Amino acid sequence: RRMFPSVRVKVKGLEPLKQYYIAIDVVPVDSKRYRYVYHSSQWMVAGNTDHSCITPRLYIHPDSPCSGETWMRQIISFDRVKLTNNEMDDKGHIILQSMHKYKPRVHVIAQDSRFDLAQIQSLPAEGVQSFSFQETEFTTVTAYQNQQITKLKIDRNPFAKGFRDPGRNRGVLDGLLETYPWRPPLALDFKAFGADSQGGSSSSSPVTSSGG
Amino acid sequence: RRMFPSVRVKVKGLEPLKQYYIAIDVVPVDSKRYRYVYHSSQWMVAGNTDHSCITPRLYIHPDSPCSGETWMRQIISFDRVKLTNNEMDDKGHIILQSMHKYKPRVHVIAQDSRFDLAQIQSLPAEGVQSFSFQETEFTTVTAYQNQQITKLKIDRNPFAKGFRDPGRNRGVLDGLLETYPWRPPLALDFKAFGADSQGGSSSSSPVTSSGG
DNA sequence: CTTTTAACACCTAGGTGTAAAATT
DNA sequence: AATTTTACACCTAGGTGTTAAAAG
Repeated sequence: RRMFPSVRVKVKGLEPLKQYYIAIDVVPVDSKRYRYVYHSSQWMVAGNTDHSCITPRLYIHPDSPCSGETWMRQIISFDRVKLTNNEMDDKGHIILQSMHKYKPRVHVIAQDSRFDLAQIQSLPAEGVQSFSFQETEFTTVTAYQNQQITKLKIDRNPFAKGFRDPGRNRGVLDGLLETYPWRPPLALDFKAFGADSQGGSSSSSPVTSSGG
Repeated sequence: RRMFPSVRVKVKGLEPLKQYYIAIDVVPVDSKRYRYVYHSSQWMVAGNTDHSCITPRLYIHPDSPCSGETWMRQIISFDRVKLTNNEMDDKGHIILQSMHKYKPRVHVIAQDSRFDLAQIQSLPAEGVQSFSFQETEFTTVTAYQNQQITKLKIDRNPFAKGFRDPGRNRGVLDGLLETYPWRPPLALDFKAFGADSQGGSSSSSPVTSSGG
């Protein structure tokens, strides 16, 4: 399924006339398996997993390749990224294990006529800058463990409109959403929902993120 | 609206490892305005138009750029091309005048690192091969003039399924479609619907066309 | 017991010809 | 009278959480 909320970034400092690919991948935060403890409302370590020798799949932004000028003029949204827990996936989706913690990385890749970047499967050795943001860390699930996540998804994702409170006056009745009976639902979780906050691997980062 | 049936081509003779853009545009067949004479079932000249000094818009195939190998391995479909009669269009659609004859052209453009082909608005001076096919000529309309065109669209376009004969057994009742009362409908006409026929500007053409 | 899968109703988003109204 | 525009019902295509069943 799609990642929601999606990763959205702004880029600065590119050469306006140069061509760039921009891509995203998702890497494990640790090698732990987690479980959600409902009565204490937190994720706790539930075991170890071996994440070694798996190269994460790269999702290339569909606007790629594009000039630095154009990239910098718009918000770059990865709202079509799809996640799956199927290790045999053949549709190019990003493969993750459920009940694990992950962090998206955004890569800015300078066009290099020596390589065929049209359908790169892995990152080039040079000409790449990578960024990630602590606030976009998330835990994967196949069924929501947390009512607040469900509420966030229903409120913010246009495709979940059918599950919003049927009351005509939005705002007045928002609180009622909390009274929905809890059931184990479906889809991958995505904890981050920061708004225009700053963070990541570089303190003078030309890339900033915001929740989609 | 979309062009339907769409132009679909196969390409041969490209360099497998070289990068190419493939694009389509639509050029006037003549400078005549036409009207449809219903009782004789044919288009007749109804006046003159000046097509000069308008550069046709280019639609770049969304898979561009792509290696010759990949282009040659698939059928190249232009089924997302959109036509409009709005001369002020700002969505990049191909602008045509209604009641005129046109012919699509397919362009194979070799990647050239000297130019930014990422969002070309016009054809480069070199490194371009162009092809067109007599059987893809069509006449633009805002309302269908010809029952057979309406039938073809309803039968072949999945989005027009709602207008197909409600009879459960397709095939047996096909003939009934002819009994629909004729009314002036909407959308741009597109005469060509050849199936795997050969033609075009070059007798040893590496590009062949088929109706979508 | 926990977690995953699959079918589903309900949405968004947008491509059809239709029919009536508006324009020329 | 001929042509174009607009609103619309009816589709395709696919993204939601829900739910019950299956799997572990």
